[in-house]
Amino acid sequence: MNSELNPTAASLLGFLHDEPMSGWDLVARAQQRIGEFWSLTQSQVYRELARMAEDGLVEAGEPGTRARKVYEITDEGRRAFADWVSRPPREEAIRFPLLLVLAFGRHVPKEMLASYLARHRIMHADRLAEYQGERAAMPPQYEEMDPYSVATLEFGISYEEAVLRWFDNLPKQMTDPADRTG
Amino acid sequence: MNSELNPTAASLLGFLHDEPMSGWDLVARAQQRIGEFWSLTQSQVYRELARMAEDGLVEAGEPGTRARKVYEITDEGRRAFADWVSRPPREEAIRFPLLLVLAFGRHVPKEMLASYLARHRIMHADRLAEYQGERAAMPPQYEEMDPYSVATLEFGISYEEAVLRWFDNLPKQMTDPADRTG
DNA sequence: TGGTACATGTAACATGTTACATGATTAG
DNA sequence: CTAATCATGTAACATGTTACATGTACCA
Repeated sequence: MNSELNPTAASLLGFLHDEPMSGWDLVARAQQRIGEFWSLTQSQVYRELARMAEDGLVEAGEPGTRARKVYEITDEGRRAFADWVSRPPREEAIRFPLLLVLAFGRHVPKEMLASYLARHRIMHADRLAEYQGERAAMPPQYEEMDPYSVATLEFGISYEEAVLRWFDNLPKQMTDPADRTG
Repeated sequence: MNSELNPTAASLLGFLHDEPMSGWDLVARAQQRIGEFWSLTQSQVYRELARMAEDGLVEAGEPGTRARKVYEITDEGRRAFADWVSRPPREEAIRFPLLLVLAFGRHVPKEMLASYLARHRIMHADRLAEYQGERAAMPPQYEEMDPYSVATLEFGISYEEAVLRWFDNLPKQMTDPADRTG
């Protein structure tokens, strides 16, 4: 019953502090607001919501149109969230398959590795541009209104900048194996 | 039988390209060489080794001292590794609980959040120092010998530098909530 | 002889992923 | 009327985590 909340469930409760939402809404909001550093899938969200409803942390309101179930956080849910918050967060976990391949680069065809690097570099450049766009779109008073969203977005920007710089400093033989100039 | 390798299993095969090793050795080596961007636990390693042995991707040699089982990669294992390598790597997944708490900072006691930030900043500073130490300890010719290890280590350095810079640019109210100067 | 590091593994469980099933509503 | 989007959910499976059980070898 009073089992500890996992971070995914906790984040759902976090969003429900603002307003009641459906599972669908929560997926969308989570992907937009925390997707950068915390991924979750639809089926996870429905599973956690069902569990939390059982445990009394959320309550489904009247089913709306389209069997839409809007969940509301309960007092017990707020308590559970506060408990979760009061436990020091763990270190981050990064799982970066590209780096795994790179680490074993000796056993990987050079052209293949180069193509992976090129592809991922583009994805990161795109992401950086996206974050910078979001940052630029924020009204100036936003910084005081919600400094936390600004801070997490800025993490994304710092991170993507670092990744791009790293890509650009890789030895040329890795990114351009065919090139024999220099 | 010919089910696709997961990245964790693939990395074990990667290490076994160099020399036969026991599960214990593999855990240690993985933590040292890829732990920065790919985490794995002991029990996972033993499970994957057992599975791969069943599938003929590795073979246990004579049990040595202390029931030590040394696994060797087979030709089929090399093939499986090559197949894994030939599938384009996915995007990275970052799971950063501190940022999750920060994202919901509005619902977190300020002092608590500040203490989390302080603690994590230290951990990242330590990690950066560690990576820089490793980098400095590399002999100059290493870069040509094994540019891949250098590249992954440099990823770690870039990443930690970015994280530290981000910490240091956070608004002072977040990191120093008691401070009312300025 | 006692503690630490080595070494393998199982069990139980939690979480994450993928695929699928079902159907309502809306916009064109 | 039809395609896209909204919406909820289950099933099956893969992976990751934690805790525990068992015992050996080395070193002080």
